[in-house]
Amino acid sequence: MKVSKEQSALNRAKLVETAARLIRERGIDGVGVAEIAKEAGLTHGALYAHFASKEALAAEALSFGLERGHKRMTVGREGRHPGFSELLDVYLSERSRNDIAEGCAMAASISEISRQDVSVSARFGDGFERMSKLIGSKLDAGLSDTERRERALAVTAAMIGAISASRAVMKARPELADELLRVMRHAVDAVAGETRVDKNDGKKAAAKARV
Amino acid sequence: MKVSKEQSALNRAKLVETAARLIRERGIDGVGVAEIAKEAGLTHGALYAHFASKEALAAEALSFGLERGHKRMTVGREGRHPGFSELLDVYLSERSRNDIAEGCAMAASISEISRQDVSVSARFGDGFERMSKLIGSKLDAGLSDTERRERALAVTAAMIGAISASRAVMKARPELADELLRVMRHAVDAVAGETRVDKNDGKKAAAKARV
DNA sequence: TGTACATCAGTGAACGCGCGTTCACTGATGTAC
DNA sequence: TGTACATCAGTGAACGCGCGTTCACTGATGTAC
Repeated sequence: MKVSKEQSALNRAKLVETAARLIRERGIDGVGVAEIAKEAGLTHGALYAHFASKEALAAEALSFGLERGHKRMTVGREGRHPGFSELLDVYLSERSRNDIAEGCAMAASISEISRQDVSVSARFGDGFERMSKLIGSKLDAGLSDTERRERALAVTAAMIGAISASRAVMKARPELADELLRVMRHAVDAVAGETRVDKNDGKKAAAKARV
Repeated sequence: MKVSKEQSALNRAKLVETAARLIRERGIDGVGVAEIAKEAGLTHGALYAHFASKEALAAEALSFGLERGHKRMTVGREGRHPGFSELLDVYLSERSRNDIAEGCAMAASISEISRQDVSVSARFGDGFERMSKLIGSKLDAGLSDTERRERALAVTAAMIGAISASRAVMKARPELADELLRVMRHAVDAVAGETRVDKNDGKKAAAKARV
C-alpha cells in the first residue's frame, strides 16, 4: 500500500543506514537485499522502489558511512572540535577497532572497493581526501601547503592501514591487534610534526625536517 | 580416474595457486569453487578430494600468497637481498599496486580477513609479523629492540594501508592513487630513521628522536 | 617380470538453498474538482 | 468541506541462476604375490 511522503523518506533512510551497517559487518557480498530490507522493516521488493540495484544501494551506504565518520571526527566526544591528539585517540581506539558496524567505513571495506565500479571508487576517494584535509588542518602550522598535504595523505592511509590490520589479526592475536594501534599512534605523532593545537598533551613530535 | 601421486600433488598445488590469484582479484565471496577448479584444469568435485571446504582452500591460498610475497621481498629483483630503499621501491610501486593478482596478499584481502574464522586471522597475523620483522631488520642499527619492533609494525601497517587505499581510489582518481604511493614512501623514510643499508641512496631520513 | 586387485584422485549429475531482480497486485495518500 | 480517482510505496509470489557440497561411479596407479 502507498505510504506518506515522510514515511517513504524515513524508510529510504532506514534502508541506507541498515545497509551501511550490515555491509560493514559482513561485506558487500556477505549480505543479501532480503536481509537488509527485513532489518529495515520492509520486504525486498520495496527496496527497488528506492534503488535501481543492490550496487546503487551499496554506493549510497558507503557515502552514508563516510559522512557519519567525518561528523564523528569533526565534532569529537564532547561536542567541541577535537584537536589532533583527541582525533587520534578516537580513531585509533580499541573501541573504534572493535565496533566495525559503527567504526571507519573506509577501513571496513577498503579491499572490496577496488572490485566495485568507478562510482564507488569515487565516493571512497572523496571520503579519503576529506579525512586527509581534516588531518592536514591539525598539523604543524609552520608546514608548507605541499608538505602539509603530503603528510596528511600518508597519515590518513597509515591510520586506515592500522585499523584494518588490527581488525584482521584481532581474532587470532588480540595483543598484537592492540599493539598495532599503539605503535601507529606514536608513529603518526612522529610524521605529523608538532600539532597546531593540543601542544601541551605531553607528546612532542620530533620529526620535522625533510621534504 | 586415479592419477599418479606426483600428478595429484601438482593438481593440488595448481588449485591453491589458482585460488590465491582469483580470490585476490575478486574476493573470497566473489569467486566460486567451480571456477577455481576449472581454471586449475579440474572439475569442482576433485577439489573436495584435496580440501574439506572452500574455506579450507581459501586459508591455504592466503598462506601461499603470503609466502610468495615474502620471498619476493627477501630475494629482490636481481636475486640479491634488497636494502630498505629497494624494498620500499618494489612494495610501493605502481606495478605492485596495479597487479592485484600477484601483489601483496595482505592488502588484497585485508578487510575481508576479519570476517573469516580464526585460522585465517592467524595466518594473516603470521604473515604480518614476518613482513614486519623483515622491515625491522633493515631499520637504523642504533635502535633498541623495542623501538625497532614498534617502528617496523607501524611501517608495515602504513605500507599495507597505502597500497590498499591506492587501489581503492585507482578507478576514479588515478593521480591520487599514484600520489599516495609517493607520499607514503617519503613518510616511511621519516619514521624509519637511517637505514642499515643503502645509506648512500640520497634519501636521508631525519626523524630519529622520540620515545 | 607378470598378474590380480585394492586404492583413491577425478568425474559429473544431483542436492537444497539463497541470491538479485521482476511484476501483478494492493490500498492508503494526496490531488482535482 | 466532500467526493472521485490517479498515484505509487510497499507486498509477496515467482523467475532463472549459480552457489557449496555430496556421492555413485570410473579407471589409471601402484602394490602384493
